[in-house]
Amino acid sequence: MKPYHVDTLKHIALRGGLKDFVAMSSRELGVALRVSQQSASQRILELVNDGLLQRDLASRKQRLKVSPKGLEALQTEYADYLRIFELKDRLSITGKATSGLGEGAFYMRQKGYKEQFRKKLGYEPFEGTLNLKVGGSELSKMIVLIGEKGISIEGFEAGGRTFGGAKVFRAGLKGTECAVILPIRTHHTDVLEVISKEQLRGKLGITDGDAVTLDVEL
Amino acid sequence: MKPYHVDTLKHIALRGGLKDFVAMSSRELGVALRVSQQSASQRILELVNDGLLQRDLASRKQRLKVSPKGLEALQTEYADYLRIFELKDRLSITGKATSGLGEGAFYMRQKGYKEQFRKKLGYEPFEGTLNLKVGGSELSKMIVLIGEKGISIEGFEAGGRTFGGAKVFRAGLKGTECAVILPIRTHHTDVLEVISKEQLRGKLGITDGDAVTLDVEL
DNA sequence: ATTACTAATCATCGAGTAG
DNA sequence: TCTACTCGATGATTAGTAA
Repeated sequence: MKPYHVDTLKHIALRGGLKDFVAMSSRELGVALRVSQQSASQRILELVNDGLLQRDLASRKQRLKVSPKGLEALQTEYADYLRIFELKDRLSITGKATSGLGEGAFYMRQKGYKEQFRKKLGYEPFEGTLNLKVGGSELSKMIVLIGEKGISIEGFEAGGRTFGGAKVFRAGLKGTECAVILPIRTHHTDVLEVISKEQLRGKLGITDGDAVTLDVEL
Repeated sequence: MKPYHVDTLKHIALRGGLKDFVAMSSRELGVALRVSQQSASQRILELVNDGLLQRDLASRKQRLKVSPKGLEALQTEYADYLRIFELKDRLSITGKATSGLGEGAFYMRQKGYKEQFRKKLGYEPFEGTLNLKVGGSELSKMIVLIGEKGISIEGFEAGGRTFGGAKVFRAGLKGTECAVILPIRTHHTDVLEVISKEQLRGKLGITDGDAVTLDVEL
């Protein structure tokens, strides 16, 4: 991903190209980017080819829209600036409680993980996770989190299956101690898995769809 | 300002180059930027030449620090992403109350401004401004504000002197209606001038050094 | 190990222009 | 008007190497 491609996407996003197709001639884009119409046209072609930009060439003036992949690129860039300017020792992320697929509980039952949690967090978590679906501008904060170190949880093998490594961050949720767990090497996901000594849903009366703010320690 | 120069500065900032000199060889920088050691070296030279980067070449490994001008460039970039991802119809900016030089009052006394305020804001402001000094990460929000349209205040001539144009934004401060006034074409300033029907300092008991949060309408 | 020069290579750019 | 091609000029990158 070349810097000038990010820059090009950024200018399209600034004109509203994140939410909708926006009419934007290659000349206009060129003016915004301080390059010629020809260069702007070429950049558009490259971005479309790389799947970062969608184009509707039906009407006289082309219409552009940042693709999901392009959005990811912009969010990643934004996350860098959040890291530079906003990173403190705490990070609060808001998400909506969702019932996961129950797979979280399966992992939490594994001895290999359980023992590490006891050693590294000081308690054995409840067998089940609270999933928070993160959306909108909060997603960039999540990308920041993904880029942080955290407390390392090693992968292991058990029953002929390999369980991947992960990292956890201590966190607080409405005053209750908990932790976020992220698979190592996850890139763009929008779900946060929260674990705790107790069952969070029950204790705090959280039901699906509730907006919950998590306060993560870094 | 070329995109790859911003990108280079960004990576230096990510390694802590905003606050202090940070040891960083041209090879390391090259790896981070995915370019050769030679290119990284060249980029550093160009950034130093343009006054965006400071360098300490005393010890074996060079040490780099983003200059104030470089910081401005990064803030401007960050402001673009804030615009993309965070811009709603309101923007809250926190600053420290400072006693200005009294020049604000001089401008507020001018008929040419007064009449426009009455017409466009619906009241004639108190002759005096509350200055808020904005620092740290709040500065980027201010750059966002500078980039917004606002309500236009025309420039005029009076007494053989020209008074420049400005723009105002309606705002709220601790529940009291007020407005921010910005000279048109101002670029990087860290002081917000707040006007109101009443004297804000007195009414709200604000004294110099108080942290005050302004809620600006866009 | 550094930084950074020179020279050759390669990518990007813009002028001209076609469709 | 618009998009986008070719192609020569420009500018960025790298390999080799010096200091």
